[in-house]
Amino acid sequence: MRISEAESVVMDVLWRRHTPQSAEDIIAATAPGQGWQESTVKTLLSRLLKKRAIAAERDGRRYLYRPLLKRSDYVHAESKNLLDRLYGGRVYALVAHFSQRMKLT
Amino acid sequence: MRISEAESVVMDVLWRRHTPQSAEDIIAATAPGQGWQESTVKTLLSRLLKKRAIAAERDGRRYLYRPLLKRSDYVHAESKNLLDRLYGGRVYALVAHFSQRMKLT
DNA sequence: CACGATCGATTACACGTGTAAACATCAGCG
DNA sequence: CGCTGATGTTTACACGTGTAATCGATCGTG
Repeated sequence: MRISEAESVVMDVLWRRHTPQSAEDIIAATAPGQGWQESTVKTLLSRLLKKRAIAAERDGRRYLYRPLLKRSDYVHAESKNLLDRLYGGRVYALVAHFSQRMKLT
Repeated sequence: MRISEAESVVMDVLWRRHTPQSAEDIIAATAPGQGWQESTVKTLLSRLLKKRAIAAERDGRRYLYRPLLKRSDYVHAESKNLLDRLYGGRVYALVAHFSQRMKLT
């Protein structure tokens, strides 16, 4: 199941804070920085739920969300995809690329 | 201008062969491997044209296509994007990730 | 107990993408 | 000179994504 870029911003909050977060928490942590409305975050949460990337457990009136997908798995999948597509799967090719491009930094 | 994954398959042909290629060439080089119809490649070519990622010059009845976007620029943009999003821009973090995951290989 | 605030669920909509068929044009063959 | 085949252009359509408003249920307050 693929996680979109906007969704991954939400995932990041869940990954960083290791305790289950309420929608309110997540909105507070993302919306201002991203220039999102609350509704936007709510949509992302339900899409992530549908994708089973996160789980929600009732906490009284609200839900607390926690990640099901592990960050390291996500990172690996994304990285490997890029590595394969652009560098023929060779890590050193990627490293070489960056060491070239970074010379001027 | 963003290049989609399918589009990048077409770009790859143009990048690999350094001489301008006809649509027929490009179709032959991509369609079978990707399981695409000819129409699909044609669509991708026109989208790439619209995005100005490639240029076409008449060659009698047909067109010959060549890349405008440089592969190294594309690769860099993609890589940097991933690096920033997933590794806080730190190359060594990426390398560390892979050296971990690759241990079993 | 009715009412408003709160929170999640439903609906909305435009745009990019993957995938492809239909259409138009034009050159060469019969 | 009309037809056919090649080639590019237009149109099509479903699905994911970004972005958000509206609806519906429910709880606490007056």
